[in-house]
Amino acid sequence: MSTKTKILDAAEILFADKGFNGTSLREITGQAEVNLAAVNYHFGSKKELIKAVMSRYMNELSPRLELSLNSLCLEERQPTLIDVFSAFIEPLLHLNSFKENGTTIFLQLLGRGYTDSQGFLRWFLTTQYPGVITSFTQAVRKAYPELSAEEMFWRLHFTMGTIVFTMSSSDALIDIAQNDFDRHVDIAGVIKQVIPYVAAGVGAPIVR
Amino acid sequence: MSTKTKILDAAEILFADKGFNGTSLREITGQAEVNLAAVNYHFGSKKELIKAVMSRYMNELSPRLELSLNSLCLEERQPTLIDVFSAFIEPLLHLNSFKENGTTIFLQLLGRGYTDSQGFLRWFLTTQYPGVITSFTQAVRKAYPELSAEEMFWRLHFTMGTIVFTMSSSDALIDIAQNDFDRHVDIAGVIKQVIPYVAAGVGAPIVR
DNA sequence: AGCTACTTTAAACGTGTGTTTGAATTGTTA
DNA sequence: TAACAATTCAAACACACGTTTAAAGTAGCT
Repeated sequence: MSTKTKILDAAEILFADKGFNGTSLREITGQAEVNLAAVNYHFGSKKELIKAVMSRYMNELSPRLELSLNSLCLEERQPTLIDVFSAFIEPLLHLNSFKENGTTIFLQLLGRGYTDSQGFLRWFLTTQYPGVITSFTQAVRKAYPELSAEEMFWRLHFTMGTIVFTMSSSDALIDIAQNDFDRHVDIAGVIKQVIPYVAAGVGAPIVR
Repeated sequence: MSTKTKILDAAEILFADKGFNGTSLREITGQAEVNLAAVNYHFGSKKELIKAVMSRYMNELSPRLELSLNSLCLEERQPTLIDVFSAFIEPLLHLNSFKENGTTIFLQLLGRGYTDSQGFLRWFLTTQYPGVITSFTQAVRKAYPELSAEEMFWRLHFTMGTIVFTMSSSDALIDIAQNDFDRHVDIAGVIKQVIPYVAAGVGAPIVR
């Protein structure tokens, strides 16, 4: 396996677990069993490494996600919000066949990126992958056309928060749930729980 | 004003803005115009300072919040979930008279605490202020008794995520909203938007 | 083999971090 | 005023960080 790949593989797990700021290059190169200087040689800087880690997942996810969301808009009938959010399931879970625990890792990375590093990752994602966002908002608009642009703006950010926050601490939450309720829980189970929640939230009656 | 207070005042703003890991003691003491060593002298360590910052707010908030939630449980009639979440409004906005922008600062701190520092703040809050959590779950149970303990567990964490994530980036979101929709938005406005969302989310039909 | 380009390596650099130290200063009590 | 405790202060400590450097090693090609 190439040094570049070894670094990416080690970095994504550590980043997901301890955040971008909380992970040092020495930890990453130690885990990857490569020399410390390899990161700066292959990626230029830590910031560029972070981008590379995120891009590897986004390039895998975004085409499938856009396809899935756009197909909703092409259908004749009006989709429900459950349909819209369910469109995320297959593309997200596909990351598991792309990489072991890929879904969890990616969602945790997303959570880290939105709170670490003063939102530079938000800028990176919205500018580098704008197609996903427009596909998503169009699907929501078709499912709930009464929602004004401003209300949609807020509700989509609330949804982002729900997903991202839940997933960034999903390991801890799954542990608690397994102990308290004595049954197996995995990331797919969490996704199935969260969909009715966010669908109902976005579909809440309009306040006036 | 005492050195201790000057440190707390400077620290909470910097912590809210840049996170706990992202803020150095030198920034804090510089802003507070006190000597660097004062933090370790008065608080012992940076970790203890973080606890002190959070405690100052929690001690102001938690009695009012518990009172507000418990009064719902004492009423005869069954509260709606809107009632339950609206019970947060007055105690939260009261932080603004306790301190300038207190509501925003506190909610941002809460958001930081849940993602920074690998969840030690989650442990701190749940062990030091368990009354708030039990009052809250009892109120939700009264409003929606059909919800199983497990479903409630997940939905309350989703709600926590919605609130905490939204507020930790509320400054950026409010800026975007003001530009895009050309109208004034403040923290009270965001709270009014988020309540129907989380109420509908928690109140979503049960999946089987 | 010899040349070239790429990659790896150990070591150091400069900077920033939380914390500690011991002397100087201030405040309090007798 | 004298003695004592509490606080402030500048300086240093030990360590971890991201990055850079220059030498050593490796591969492919003529």
